[in-house]
Amino acid sequence: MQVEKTAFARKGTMIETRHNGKQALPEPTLRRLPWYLAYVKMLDALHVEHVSSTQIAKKLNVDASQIAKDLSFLNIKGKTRIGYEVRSLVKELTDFLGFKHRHNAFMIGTGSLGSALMRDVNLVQYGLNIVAGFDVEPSLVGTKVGEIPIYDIAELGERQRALGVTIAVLAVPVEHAQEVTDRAVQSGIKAIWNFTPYRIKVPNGVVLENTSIYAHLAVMYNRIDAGLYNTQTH
Amino acid sequence: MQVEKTAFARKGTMIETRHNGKQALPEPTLRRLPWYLAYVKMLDALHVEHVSSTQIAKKLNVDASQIAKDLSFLNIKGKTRIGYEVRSLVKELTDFLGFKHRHNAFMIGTGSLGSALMRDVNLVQYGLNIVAGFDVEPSLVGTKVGEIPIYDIAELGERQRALGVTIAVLAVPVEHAQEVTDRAVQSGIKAIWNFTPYRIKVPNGVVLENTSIYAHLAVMYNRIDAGLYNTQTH
DNA sequence: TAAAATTTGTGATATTGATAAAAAAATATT
DNA sequence: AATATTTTTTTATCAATATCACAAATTTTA
Repeated sequence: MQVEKTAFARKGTMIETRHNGKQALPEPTLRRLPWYLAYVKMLDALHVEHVSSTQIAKKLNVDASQIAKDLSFLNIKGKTRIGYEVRSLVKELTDFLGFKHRHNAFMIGTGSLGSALMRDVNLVQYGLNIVAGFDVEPSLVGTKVGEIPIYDIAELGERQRALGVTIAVLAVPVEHAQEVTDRAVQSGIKAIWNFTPYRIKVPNGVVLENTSIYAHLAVMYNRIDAGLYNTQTH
Repeated sequence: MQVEKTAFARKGTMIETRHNGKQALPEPTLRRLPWYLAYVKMLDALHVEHVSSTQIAKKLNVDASQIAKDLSFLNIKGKTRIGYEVRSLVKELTDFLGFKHRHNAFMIGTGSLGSALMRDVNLVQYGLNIVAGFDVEPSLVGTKVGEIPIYDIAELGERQRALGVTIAVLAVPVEHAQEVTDRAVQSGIKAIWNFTPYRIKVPNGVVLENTSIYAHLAVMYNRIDAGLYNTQTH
């Protein structure tokens, strides 16, 4: 008899279980999950009930077995000759990706990009709720972006304590990225979503996610120049 | 005597030269270059003249030999015991990454995220110049975001022909991503910067760069939940 | 002048993830 | 009930890239 086996164990080793019980899954897999979610959400809206990995594969340009593998990490099983149940796929993915939760966050740097992101209502749909902005510029402090108030960055610590926010979105000029980060961490921030092109350093225990959209621009320019097409990765 | 040897030829094979003469360099390398640029720009502003790969490594959390390797792809040579010349590093990187060029672009979808990006003045600093926006929403057509006019999406083709713009930034709702893409391609667009979480398909000959910021959110949530820290990749 | 220290440049190795192919399971059809 | 078909699941192979270790070069210092 076989003990419940972890799907797709590599090289004979079990995939390790992290200390909170969640499986450690490859980052490329994690990055693909939102694509699947976006697609099956669409199907759900069209009242489609089942979808196979081969169907998804055809639409999204991802290998079918890759999709099956990815989903098996979440213990999502499909039925032979039927495929996956769209409804539960939406639910499980949304759940796993953390999009149904509400994560409160601070926006640090409310200039061009920062205020732009504060105006993006989609973020809240994906679980990110920006509750306050911070800046050094006196002309901005005291104003609002939409409904969101902007405070002086000197108040970061006390606002953190008052609101219990642990996520910060960083959109300051490159030259201040590191110092502002240090201050944020000192103020109790536990996760930083970095939109600057600068590679900030954070102490152990703080989550850092870099999203430098300008780097993506560089990749695009390079492909255009090179006459390289369709070599999409991300 | 040795013939001029390409740096870091792998497995004995020369790195192939692309038809425009540029070297084919690994995508991870290309993605790291903007980090180096951001850092050395800062140094340049501080009038630092030389910087070694070990110094950069310490600041950016990237392996020193990785940096040396990356830079050698661009034929940037350092001096032993001195390092690289900051000034020329800035110049060469900016040049190579295409940031000094002006690339005109259309914004398709001027809702929350789209208009947000149109307001981001940094984009032009990185070579992207959004000259017009397009939307289906009648209340938006005819208005402006900053200085940039918004047209009806039906005009996409004629505007393309009139302005010769070949890059489109896509920020429409997921469910319209594919149809809008098809229309854009048909209108003569040659490169698409996709901000939707949907994995659109483009015909061969069209460059596609996906930047789904929401996917990054998912990665961040996952790390927070898992108690995994500092496993930054991008 | 010579040795030491530091840094670049380069090759080898190991790891990781994608791809392709094969097997197994479950359902529908005859 | 048996067979065929579709789909998931598994295994094996391959390619890409990061990591590690070392050699060559050059400046600094004794």
